Amino acid sequence: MDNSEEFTTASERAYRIIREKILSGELEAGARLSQRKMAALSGVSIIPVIEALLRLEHDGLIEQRPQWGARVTVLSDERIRDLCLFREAIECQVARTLTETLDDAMMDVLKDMAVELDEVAQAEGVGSHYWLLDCAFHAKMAELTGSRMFVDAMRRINLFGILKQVAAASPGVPGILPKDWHMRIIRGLRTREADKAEAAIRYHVQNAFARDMAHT
Amino acid sequence: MDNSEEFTTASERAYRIIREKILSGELEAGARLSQRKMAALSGVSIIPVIEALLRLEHDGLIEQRPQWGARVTVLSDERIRDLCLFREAIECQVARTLTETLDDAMMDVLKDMAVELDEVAQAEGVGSHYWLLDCAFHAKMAELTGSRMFVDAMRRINLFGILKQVAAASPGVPGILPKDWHMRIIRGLRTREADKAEAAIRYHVQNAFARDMAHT
DNA sequence: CTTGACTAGCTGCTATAGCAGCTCTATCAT
DNA sequence: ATGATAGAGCTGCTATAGCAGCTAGTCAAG
Repeated sequence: MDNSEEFTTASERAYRIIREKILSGELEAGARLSQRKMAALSGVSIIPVIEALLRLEHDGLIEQRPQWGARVTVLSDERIRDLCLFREAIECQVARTLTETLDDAMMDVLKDMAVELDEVAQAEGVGSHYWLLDCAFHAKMAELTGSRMFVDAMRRINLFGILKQVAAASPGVPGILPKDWHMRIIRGLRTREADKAEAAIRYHVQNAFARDMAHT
Repeated sequence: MDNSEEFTTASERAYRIIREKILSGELEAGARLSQRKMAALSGVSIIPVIEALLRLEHDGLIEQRPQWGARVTVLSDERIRDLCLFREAIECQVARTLTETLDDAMMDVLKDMAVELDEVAQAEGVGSHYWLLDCAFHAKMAELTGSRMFVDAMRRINLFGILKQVAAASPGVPGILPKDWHMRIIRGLRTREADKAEAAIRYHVQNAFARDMAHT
């Protein structure tokens, strides 16, 4: 495996490399990130690292204080609550918006993704394969609203979710989720009523929250 | 007026100076921001400017493309719709959360702010004084949830709102708003029922949206 | 007059070097 | 033995300099 693929810019390379090391757990929660060490790590100079660290801070993966430095975000209960509330806010509004703007073809795209997701959950359980599909599904919903802010917000939510999953490292157990865990969302959207779609996705998000907290 | 006050860091100084020039309209929508010119403008070197531009991009005030540069965000109808949907998402969830966590003392703090806001709207109309208080009110709501992500999201929403207001530059007309325009939100929160509080704030946000679009 | 190439000046981007502050250790004096 | 102090090594931060690419403007050839 060669990590030094050619990216568009050195900042991008530093960002990707450092992010990967955080998401994989190689850089543990609370670990301090020295600019010089990150520069050596990613094979670039300090300036691109500064930019990369800012982007990581925007993503919520690290925290910076002026004149002090950066460290990997510690996933306290408070931060997890934060994330879940934020996710609930975004996803509910996404669902409401989709009831008004989504055409039938796009609805079918979402439905197919939901079906596959539920099948994987039943067959393999909540493992890395499931997480990948889940992220893609929710990202697709955000994308279909046509709103950049929702897409960006969902990207951050998913990144944080991966970090949380790495910290928990729970094994995949098949059949834990209801068989129509994601199809319920589709049915909510198909009513074309904002309140019903919102209720469906809120149920989905809040239960995911409860399950995550139980794992810790 | 001396803009070269001592900030904690050169990046901070550059960020504040450039942001002010954008919010005041001195740097017009669509104007290209050269790193060197911004450096000369704010009296610092290029590196702090790079950092400042990234923060401004995070705020949504500018847009950057790799190997191309930065320009002040153009407030297209699409972007405004984006912002309003995002604001609706955040504020509704903030209201829901507050019905569960807010104690009576904090509720009274919000009420006092709402009362002052409604009085100003009746007396002076929707001018710069009103906007300042309005930003403070909504920021306070976000702050009282105890969620950093909501606070940051609301900060971005308010910044964007200022930019929008500058672009419109509508004169202040007293009495345009209902007399209890913000007190309705407080009444919603006081029911201690998430759905009712959400409905109250959604009505508030959506109507503000409709009014803003009418101005353009 | 048109068209092509070349130059000068802009742009974003990044490597190097060096400043100021902090922390921790090792040495020295009491 | 204990305390203080000097120094070495780290840290974040930023100014300078220089590379590569794009753009426009000019000058010369057809």
